[in-house]
Amino acid sequence: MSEKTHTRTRPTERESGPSEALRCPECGGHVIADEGRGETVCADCGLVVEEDSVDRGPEWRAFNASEKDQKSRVGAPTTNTMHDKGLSTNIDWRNKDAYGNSLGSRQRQKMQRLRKWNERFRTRDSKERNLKQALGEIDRMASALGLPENVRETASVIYRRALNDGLLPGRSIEGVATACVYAAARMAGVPRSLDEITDVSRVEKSEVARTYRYVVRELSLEVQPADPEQYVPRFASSLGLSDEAEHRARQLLRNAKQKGVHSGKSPVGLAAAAVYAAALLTNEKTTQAAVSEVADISEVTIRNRYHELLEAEEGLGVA
DNA sequence: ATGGTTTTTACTGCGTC
DNA sequence: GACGCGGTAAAAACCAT
Repeated sequence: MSEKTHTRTRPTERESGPSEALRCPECGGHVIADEGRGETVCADCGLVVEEDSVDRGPEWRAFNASEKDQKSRVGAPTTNTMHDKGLSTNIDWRNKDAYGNSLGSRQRQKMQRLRKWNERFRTRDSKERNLKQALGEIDRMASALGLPENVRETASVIYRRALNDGLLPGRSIEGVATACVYAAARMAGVPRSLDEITDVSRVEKSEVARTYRYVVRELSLEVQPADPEQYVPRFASSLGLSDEAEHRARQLLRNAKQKGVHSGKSPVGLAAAAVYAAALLTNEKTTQAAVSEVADISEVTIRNRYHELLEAEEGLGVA
């Protein structure tokens, strides 16, 4: 079921009224708006007349017609209205004008040129569209996960590379975008577990994992295994624990690391256990259930881990 | 596909408020 | 009696081979 049922609609109104028939200052040809790039370019010579215009495309995506109806809050963007405006320009191959008269050689040449450029824009456009959609997804997921700006940037960069290296064919945009977010978060030292990622993504966990491996391998990204300590601040703060407890949790983890207790165990589990243990040590009220909740780790695992952590701590001065 | 390891699920018993 | 905690056994998930 991976056909392209998803309908991408664009508003059709060109910027201001008809009075503003923009002309290219360079060659006098008329200009077209490329909203995907936020630019206004001359159709004849390609000169960028205006940059950084606002993209008025919808912020939502629809995967089928009914969804589109639900989400669409503004006027009906029909194919009728799209056809002569907007992006899908078609240039007839016949060298006739609108009345059926043959074109002069000068005009013919011009049309030839237009066709070529139109084609170029179109292909570039499909890439841009892909990118735009993916970046939208990345943004959505990143904010749902509360990831900072730099992570989004990293994710975007990774996605661009993936796109340029032709890793997309055969994979869903969603999947790759998700994988990029996952990778970026880890590289930035603010990892999110695969489960958390999957919660805000539209694709299966297994696919995210698979795609993630693939992307990392193909782009040879350097992303080292997540450090349990990186999860600590987040867990601690969602449980409302003190800084001291957070610090203790870190200590526990470092100590455990030194003793090599941690190899093979899931970093999230370790972190969760450390947080719980630290709360105990600093006499702060938390339950295993609560930690299990925020960390998305079973209580059993927390129990097992935190015993190991405390064991490893034996013999050290407990302040 | 297989086997070994880790994590989860489900259940049970214990102490405390 | 509900709650937090601990333990266990079996199932599921994961990973390397």
